[in-house]
Amino acid sequence: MRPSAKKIASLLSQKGHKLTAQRRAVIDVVVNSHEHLAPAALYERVRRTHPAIGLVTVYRTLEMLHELGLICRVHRGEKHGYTLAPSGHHHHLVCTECGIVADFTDCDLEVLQQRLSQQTGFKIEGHLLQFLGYCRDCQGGT
Amino acid sequence: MRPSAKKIASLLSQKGHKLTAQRRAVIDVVVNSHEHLAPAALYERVRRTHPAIGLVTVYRTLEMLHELGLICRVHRGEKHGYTLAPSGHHHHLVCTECGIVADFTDCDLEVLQQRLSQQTGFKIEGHLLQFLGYCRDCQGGT
DNA sequence: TTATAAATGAAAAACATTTTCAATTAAGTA
DNA sequence: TACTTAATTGAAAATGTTTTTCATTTATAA
Repeated sequence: MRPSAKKIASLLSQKGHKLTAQRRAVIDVVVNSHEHLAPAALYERVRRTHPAIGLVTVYRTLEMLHELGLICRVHRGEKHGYTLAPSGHHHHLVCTECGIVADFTDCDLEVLQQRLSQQTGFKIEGHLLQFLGYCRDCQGGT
Repeated sequence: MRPSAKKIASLLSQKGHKLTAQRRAVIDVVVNSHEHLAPAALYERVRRTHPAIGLVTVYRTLEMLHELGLICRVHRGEKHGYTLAPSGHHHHLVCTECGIVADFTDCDLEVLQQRLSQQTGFKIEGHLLQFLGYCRDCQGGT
């Protein structure tokens, strides 16, 4: 389930962070974007409604949201960006054309993980899973 | 199967690239490292045997090896690096402590991929899968 | 209100990566 | 073996991204 801007704001508050106009603006952009956005791209969007904001603040806000698990990092070739995190364990399906992100939750990697753990002796703590492709709208032309 | 330095060198040759001492040195380091290495770290190692090499050359060589599919990129938190690519489809199990990489080939994601494709309308072209944890040697200490 | 710690933005610093360009060199050819 | 030439190299500069610093501003609790 995608959290709302209100929900995220109240979580920040609960954790003892101040609710500034800049943070609200960053949260709004993240919530209203279905693509994942690099800090610089997000900054440009936030500036439309909040021209005085600094890029530094965008970085700091993203870092904070990331630490709280409210946004997550998406990989797209050598580039990466952030997107809203739905609650709970999930993964992403990313359109390499437009950057839109679809979430899914059931990855069923436990069996594989257990076997790898036995075979290699690794103590596995987590995994990174992401599918890349073209969304419905980007399949047609160049 | 991990390719040898000789194999990689001959592949470069076949593709019309020149076999310079610098490229051989970079290839040697990659082949002899079981961890994944960031360009800067790789540069430091190459300099031990080849002090005059430039960082730029390391970047260029890595880019070339990556394009030819001979090395691949590994993610470790916000950092990343390169490691030798075994032949064929494979994935990595990465130790977040020492950076060592174990390969595995059977990911069995076809079923999941097919279902996601149907549910979302995405045309899926590939996936990114990686496990993170602690290798046998790094499980004990701090 | 007021006090105060947290947050902000500009500028500088720190890194990582790419581009430019003149000099060097691998590898094919005579 | 000696040439020729296009590919390659390394230094420096340029570019881009992220972090740090610090004086000023501001959200929030008393």
